[in-house]
Amino acid sequence: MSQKGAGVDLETSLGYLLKEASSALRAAMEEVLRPLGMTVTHYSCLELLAQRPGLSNSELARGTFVTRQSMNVLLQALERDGYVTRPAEAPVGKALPARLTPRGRRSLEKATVAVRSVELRMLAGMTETEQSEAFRLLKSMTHSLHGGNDAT
Amino acid sequence: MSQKGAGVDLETSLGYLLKEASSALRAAMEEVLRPLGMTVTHYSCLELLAQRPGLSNSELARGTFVTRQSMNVLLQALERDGYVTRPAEAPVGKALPARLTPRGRRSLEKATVAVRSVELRMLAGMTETEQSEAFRLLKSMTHSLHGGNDAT
DNA sequence: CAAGCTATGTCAGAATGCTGACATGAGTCA
DNA sequence: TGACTCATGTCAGCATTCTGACATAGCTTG
Repeated sequence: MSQKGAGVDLETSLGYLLKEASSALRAAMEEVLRPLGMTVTHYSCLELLAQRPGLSNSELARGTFVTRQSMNVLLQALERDGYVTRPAEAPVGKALPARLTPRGRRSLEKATVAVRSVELRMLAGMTETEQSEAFRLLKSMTHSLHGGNDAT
Repeated sequence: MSQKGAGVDLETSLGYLLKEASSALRAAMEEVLRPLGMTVTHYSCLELLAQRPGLSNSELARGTFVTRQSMNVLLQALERDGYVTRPAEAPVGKALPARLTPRGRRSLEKATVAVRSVELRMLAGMTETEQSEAFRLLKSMTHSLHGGNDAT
């Protein structure tokens, strides 16, 4: 129904396409993570922590694109369930460096395999050169949006 | 702080970059739409309706990447505030075709200008060719994620 | 024609994320 | 040293979106 007025302007908007691609990626990730009882933000937090041990709550929030308040409730849950640990006292300042527990690492391993399969599917049909080009173009868009006026 | 372990693997993940770009775009749109008292979903709904008059609630939901339940509450608010109209009875089936009111059209006009400026900023520094390439690559990613195995 | 399937609109409750606010620790500067 | 600014962790309340559920309309199929 209503397929009459197809292809107007949304079809030519990179912004719309970006949202569409991002939405598809998120949906695909949710699909493979659900059997593992894990959400996308949940996974993102663990992955970030695996690659950069000792990140603080605020840093994790920035890395996963949520507020530090949202990350805080997630971290408390992850800590309560034994996936991450944080010292009772801050070694410096107020920032509490978080680290994965062995349990968190095990849980992440399975999730990483699942998510990697999604990323591979997304890249299917793209040559190495095209992937590099996509990488470069996405970087350019992000940079231009972040207050930057000139892009490389 | 913790800038030590920079550039691990997240920096090479197209999925992460896609989320980063999408997040930056959304933030930029929120920033320019806030002075107009409009949210991103709000705007997306109006824009979609302007380009394809008569779309139903479910169709609008798919076009804006939210559930039809979420779109329903938004549509009811927009209808209550006089931005869109829907017939009391469905002309066919259960789908209620929605249309912009003059007020909705006026409201959209200002928003469109604001959003276009964001999109232009995002495309700054990209040549026509690069934009076409970004377009093609995003399409490929989305298509591959939607169950498709082969990409053009 | 009847049964089944799909899509739609809608209501209600739950989950998730965000804004506002406050106190604290560290660096800056006069 | 003291005032100022900034970043952080955290609590509370609010907003938005999602999941679950139900009734209905139209199409399909035997």
